[in-house]
Amino acid sequence: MGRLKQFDPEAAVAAATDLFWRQGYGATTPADLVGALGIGKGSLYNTFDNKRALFGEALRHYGEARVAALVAVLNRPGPARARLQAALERLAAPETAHLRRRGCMGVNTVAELGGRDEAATAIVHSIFERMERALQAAIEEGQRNGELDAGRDARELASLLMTTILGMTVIAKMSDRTEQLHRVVHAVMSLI
Amino acid sequence: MGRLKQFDPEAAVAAATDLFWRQGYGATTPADLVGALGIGKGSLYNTFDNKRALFGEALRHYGEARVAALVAVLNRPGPARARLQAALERLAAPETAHLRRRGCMGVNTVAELGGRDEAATAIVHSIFERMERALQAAIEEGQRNGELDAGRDARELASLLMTTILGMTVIAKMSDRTEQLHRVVHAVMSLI
DNA sequence: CCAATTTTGTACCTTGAATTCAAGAATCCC
DNA sequence: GGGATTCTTGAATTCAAGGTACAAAATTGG
Repeated sequence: MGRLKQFDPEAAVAAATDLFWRQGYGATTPADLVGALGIGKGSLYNTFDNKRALFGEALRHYGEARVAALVAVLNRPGPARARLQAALERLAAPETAHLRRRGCMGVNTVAELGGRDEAATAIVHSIFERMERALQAAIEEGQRNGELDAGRDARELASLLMTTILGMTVIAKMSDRTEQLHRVVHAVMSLI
Repeated sequence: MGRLKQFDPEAAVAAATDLFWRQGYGATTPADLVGALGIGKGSLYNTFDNKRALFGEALRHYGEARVAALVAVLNRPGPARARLQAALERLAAPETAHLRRRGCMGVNTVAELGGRDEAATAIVHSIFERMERALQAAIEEGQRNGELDAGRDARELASLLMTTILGMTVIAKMSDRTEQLHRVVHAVMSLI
């Protein structure tokens, strides 16, 4: 059967995600990865075909975690409006402060690879789509129980919230201006 | 006095902007630049100190053009609300279709260099700030003449619109879904 | 026209990125 | 335990990025 792996591939993907998220695809070198994953180059290329393939797994890994986190917030008990607000507010919360300057790995990927790597773009697209659907579900729930104006198009509102979230991650990555983020959240929440 | 330059440095910066905008900083090589600017390496490094310096000029060039374009739309005659809508709608308009998949060079730069190149980040920051101020001015105008609810915080609304614009450029770069962009515009314009 | 000065393109250099490979080590099966 | 197999390690390889040096050519003031 041969020698068995001396490391956990899933943990390696998680570590790679961390690096790619912070540095982007192009700026992350195999040497960086070897250092962060704590394995040799041979193991790296033996387990993951190449840098691009590992990046794909990292991006997927990132997406699952982020979508799950958003869904978790949106599924908490309480009024739908508060849950939507919490989903936005999370982007400006103190507990995510250390992540803020990384921006969103999906946005980063689209910005860096958009138009040149359709596969990566497609992964990000599906991440954003799932997030938007989760937002829409919460909005529709709020409309059903009268918290939100049922006359509005839930899909439209979900698109707006998703767009707002994306814009907020850009602002967050640019400089840690928490107040500005809160201002955006307040603006949109007082409108819907 | 010696020989004078055989090319127009401003035109060269414009060409470099085009390249950097499409490919990003890291993915653009000196060879690419030499090809696009139509000059030799000697002239390139003689006129612009290095790749990073040229990128800085390109980013500035981009910012001036974009801010001016936004201000131009916002200063057109007619009701303030229509002008704000036009500013957003422009991002989904047919005449900007060929630019859409490039995304916003500011967003691209923040995504790629944010946290690693404070100077570049600062330039982008100032671009976005000027845009947001222009939006705020138009909003305040709309509030003064009764088109927009004067009870709302204009600064907050401007932040929201700016954030929406940033998010829209991300969506646009990901895939040319014009309808989704229109949906976002409609959503935000029907709320304010 | 001459000298000074600058441009220009090519050739060259250095560094590091991305990947491959050879040799050794661990594992299982018989 | 021997052999087949798969993993690990780190050195070797390849290639291009980013920039420098240089010599030839061109332009201007005097």
